[in-house]
Amino acid sequence: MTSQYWLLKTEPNEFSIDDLKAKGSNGEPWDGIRNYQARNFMREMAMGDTVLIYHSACAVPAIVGEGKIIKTAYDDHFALDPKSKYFDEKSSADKNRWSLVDVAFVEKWQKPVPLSTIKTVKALSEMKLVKQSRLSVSPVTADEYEVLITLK
DNA sequence: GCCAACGTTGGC
DNA sequence: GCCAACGTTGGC
Repeated sequence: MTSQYWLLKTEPNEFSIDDLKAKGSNGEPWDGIRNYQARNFMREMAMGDTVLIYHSACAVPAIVGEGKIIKTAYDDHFALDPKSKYFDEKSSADKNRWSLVDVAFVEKWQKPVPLSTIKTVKALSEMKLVKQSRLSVSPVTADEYEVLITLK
């Protein structure tokens, strides 16, 4: 199967694309996903899939660059750690509700593509980012990806 | 900081 | 299984 495309939201105050870059080839576990739809998309991700990194809850919400999947879905150990802010009392070692994938930095776009621009492009009007604004992990079609990289 | 959208929880 | 109450996300 050919590589797929996804969009991952992150708040730059918490973890920005520069933070991802600083992690280098080891990448970073994409933690804190506590939404079933988002989790299910993470479980579909394959090695080498491209992820678009999106900065949300900031001055200019925008797609700011690209990463890739370097480890497919595995149990989210943060859900089992009472000291973690992502602790989930309803998860246990043999019944963990949540998953993580590891993401590594690929490229920071020279020009971010703001949500305000995306909203004006007809070919991007069906993006989950636009239609389901609160979803933090979502699929991007190959066609949408091709359009997006012309805007960067 | 406001508020719309919407996912989750829990009583019944 | 319905639905009200509540909490969170995230654009503006």
